[in-house]
Order: sequence, then structure tokens, then C-alpha cells
Amino acid sequence: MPELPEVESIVRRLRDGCAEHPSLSGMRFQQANILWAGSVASPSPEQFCRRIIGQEIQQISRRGKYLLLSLSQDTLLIHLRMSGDLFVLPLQQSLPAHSRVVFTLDHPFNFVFNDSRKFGRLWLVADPQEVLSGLGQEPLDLAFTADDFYEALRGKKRQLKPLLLDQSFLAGIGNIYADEALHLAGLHPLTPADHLSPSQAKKLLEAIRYVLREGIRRNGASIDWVYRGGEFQNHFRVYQRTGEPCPFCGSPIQRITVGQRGTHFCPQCQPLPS
DNA sequence: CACGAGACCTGTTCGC
DNA sequence: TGCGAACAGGTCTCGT
Repeated sequence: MPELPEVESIVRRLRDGCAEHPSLSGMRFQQANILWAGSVASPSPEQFCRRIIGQEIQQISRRGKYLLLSLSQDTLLIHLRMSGDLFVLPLQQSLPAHSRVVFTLDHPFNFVFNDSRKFGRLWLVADPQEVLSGLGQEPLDLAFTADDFYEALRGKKRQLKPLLLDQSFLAGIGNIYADEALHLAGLHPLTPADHLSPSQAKKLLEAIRYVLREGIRRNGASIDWVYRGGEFQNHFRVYQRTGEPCPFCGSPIQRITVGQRGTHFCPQCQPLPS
């Protein structure tokens, strides 16, 4: 599921609270219950449970698709991968199916990591850089300029779609927002990165930022049974719209496979350069 | 370095 | 209705 806008929406909900629960800021972990050991990447399940007890949640933030809880001593990092989600539930409420790690807080709520496919991971580390060091630029960071982006693209021969999904290049873009951004920029997913002109690079960066911000504004996208709350799925222009008309020109949206990922584009608006 | 295939998992939807 | 195949928001590893 979650790409940058979905993770950002979850961060804001946990940090600011919502109708269902208060902010987690200032709460303390009393206990961790690991129901699926594979969900904890580091340290060992025993050490994870022992170390987190008593630590206070001081900051809640995001880097790429990682959610960060800065605690008194350590940082708890969470990556939701395909099907992960986070719930804050009243103590008396029964746990939903596929709950993998359950935290007891010093308030009458459980903090639940839920993940049907078991791809998601948690880390409890002294220094978040242990986990985050390989990540590339944050696309919404305005210190990252169109010139920087052009320079980065110029050095790559890779196709745009796989490059945008490479987290060491840009951090946070996934399959939905890659397809949406390329469509908005009028670029074919198979275009070699070093083929772009400076103005095309600028247009692509602006398109990436536009769709990410649009996703955040709509609280992310909710597809199928995974992740509820967002509504950006009602505004997809190409993603999972195979055969439907392009909102710009009316041509049927095509689906191809690129790097083993479903890829949606408009053959009219996004021609493959010769 | 770049790419493709396979692995990790479970659940839903589609086609016959 | 039943059943297998295809597909799903991600990332890692290995072989070429």
C-alpha cells in the first residue's frame, strides 16, 4: 500500500490525533507484544520488547516511506511495505485480523501494527541512520531543485519508471505516484533518464510534487481492503484505469509491465521518444 | 552498473 | 459453485 502520501497521512494522524484517538505524542510504551516475530527486523524480539518499555514518544515524523517515532532513548522505525497499517484502538476493542505487533501505552489505547502480507518491518535503533542511510532525496524538499534533479537524471541511463521507484534515487515514490507523475509530465515510462531536457526534468519534478501533494491533501489512496481513510483513489488519472479514457485526450489507457510492476500510461500523451 | 527473475506472504478478483 | 491463475501500494538477493 503505502507510498509517501499514505505514510504522511498516517504520521499526521498519529501526531495530531483525530476523532477516534488523541495524539501519541508524550505517551509511553508500557509493553510490546510481538505476535509475528518476522515483523521485527532489529533487534531480536526479546531485546525489542525489553528496550522499548518506558520510552516516551517525543517526535513522530517520516522519511521516504518510513515512519519514525523518536523515543526517549531510541528511534522506532516502521515500514509498511505492501499491506501494513497502524491503528490506535481503545483497550477494550478486540484486535483486528492480521495484527502483528501490539504496543500497550500509558493511556487506555493499544498501538497496533497490522499487516496481512507480513512484508512490513519494525526497527528499534539508537541511530535512525542505521536504517535510513541508503535513501535518496526527499522529493518535497524544496532545497532539492530542478537543476539538481536534471543533473541526477543526466547521469542515469535507466528507464524513468524503474528509476522513480528506486528509493536510493528519490525516497517515497511508489507504483501509483510514479505512473501518475509520468502521465502528468507527458513522459513515457520507458524513456531513458538521460534523454530528458532540462525543461522536461523540471516538468517531471513539478509533476511528482503535484501528485504527492494532491495525495496528501486527500489523505492518501485507499485500494481494496488495505488502508482506509484516503480518497485519492477517486482521482487517479491512469493508475488501474486500463482501457478507460485518458482525462486529457480520451485515448484508452494502456497497461504494460515494467520491472515486473504494472505500469499505466496514455500512449497519446506519453509517446515513446525514438 | 543495469536488468530480470525469484523470494517473501496473504487476500481478492478474474476467467473458465 | 468451484478452482486455479493473475494480481496487489514494496524491497531484497542472486544470477547474467
